[in-house]
Amino acid sequence: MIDIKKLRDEIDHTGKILLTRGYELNKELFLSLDDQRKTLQLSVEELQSKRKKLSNDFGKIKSSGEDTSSLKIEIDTINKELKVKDELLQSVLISLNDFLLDIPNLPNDNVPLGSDETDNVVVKKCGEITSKNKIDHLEITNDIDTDLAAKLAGSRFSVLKGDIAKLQRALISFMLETAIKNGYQEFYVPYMANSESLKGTGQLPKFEEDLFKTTDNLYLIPTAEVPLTNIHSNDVIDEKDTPVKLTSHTPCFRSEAGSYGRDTKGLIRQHQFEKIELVQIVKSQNSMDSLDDLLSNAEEILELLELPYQVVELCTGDLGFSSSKTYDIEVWMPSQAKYREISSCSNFSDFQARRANIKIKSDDKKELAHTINGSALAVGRTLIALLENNYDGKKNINLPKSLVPFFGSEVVNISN
RNA sequence: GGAGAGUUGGCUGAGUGGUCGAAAGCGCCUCCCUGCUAAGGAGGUAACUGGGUAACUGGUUCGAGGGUUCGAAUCCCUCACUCUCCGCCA
Repeated sequence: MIDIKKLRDEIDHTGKILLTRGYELNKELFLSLDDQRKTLQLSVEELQSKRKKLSNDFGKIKSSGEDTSSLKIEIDTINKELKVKDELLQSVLISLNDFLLDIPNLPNDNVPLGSDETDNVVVKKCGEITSKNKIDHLEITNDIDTDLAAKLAGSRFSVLKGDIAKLQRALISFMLETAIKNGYQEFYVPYMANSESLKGTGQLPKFEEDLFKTTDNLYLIPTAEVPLTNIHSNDVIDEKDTPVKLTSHTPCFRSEAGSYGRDTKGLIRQHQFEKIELVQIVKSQNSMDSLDDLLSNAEEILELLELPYQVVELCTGDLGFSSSKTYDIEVWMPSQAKYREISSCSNFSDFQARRANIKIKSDDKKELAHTINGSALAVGRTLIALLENNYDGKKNINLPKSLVPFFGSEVVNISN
């Protein structure tokens, strides 16, 4: 949620900024709602104040045994008017809140302008593309079985077998250990979240169709960002405890509504995938440094895995709803001969903190925190990048040496 | 699944219809006393939010939502969560 005061005071400027990311601010609607709010609120509060005084008088008069009937009539009149105005006020407040919840975050000043992903900026390329492999992971091994998964659950799921399943487990351990080494505290969290939590991080109310909802009104988490960030919802964090650095491995569940026909083959786009998430909660003045820090933590995984990748800065038009600045990390996928997203690292400024009510206290001053998160990394995509980049054309996948201790061997048996 | 007890300020905890945003204690802050420390004394100390340049001044909040009432922390209903006992279970 953006700052309503800023919206009020700098509405034209804010509208312009929002337009750079493709959001058309309905200025008239906002000004009219806010104006109604002000008028109604003043009048409701005045009536409440009057009633409070008169009700006090009522008590005194009654205890002295005198007649209260005329006073009651007066209070009844106030209550009638109050009821009408308060109901109006509540409905205006709801509309105003809905309006605010729908507005995306403001892009940071230095985010490149652009309308869609073609305007994103490649910041750097790292690692050398050496693989001559052309075939994709499904052809490399039969141990990624999407047919079997279809029998068990449906499309966009997968079953991993044998060494491939073990490799995924090794990647998870490796990534978590790297995060811990970098100062993140590991968490095991619920894989379902309530609507409050999802509202806090910005998935609700606008993107409900992207989520799986359970029969008792919980949602399967689309990312560990949701539980990790909300660990500190409604908290006031002491400055000396910042930066707060959290990590968790979780499965992630996404309905992929609206992505029919995209990446239908293989592990790229699944309803369920494993991810290690990094979250930082920091003071506002440090947040861009923290984003760089978190980005480097994610890049480190790719470096240790010796996978070629590039870092892309998203332009204003391609930013996610809650983000003020995002770097995507894209790994080289030989079978597609292009870079594919494997991590997205974002600074949400105070957008999530305002929704989730996360504050930081320093010298008696309390201010909204800034939240930063990113994947380090999406495990399924890392797995296939590893398979495709390291496939020797015969039957072996040679592992980078940093992964060997976690996998327990240098070669993955792909069994076909 | 069954039975019961709870949820009040930073913390402990009192309050069962008005003078209660709320006793008392702890903690914290300021001052006094003191060579220092300890002890002691005096005072202060909730959050959120509206209006106002400000001084200031309103409102809301006692788990959440609804109801009764002129008036609700207090009475009634619904829900969430916590704890205890029994059962069951990884």
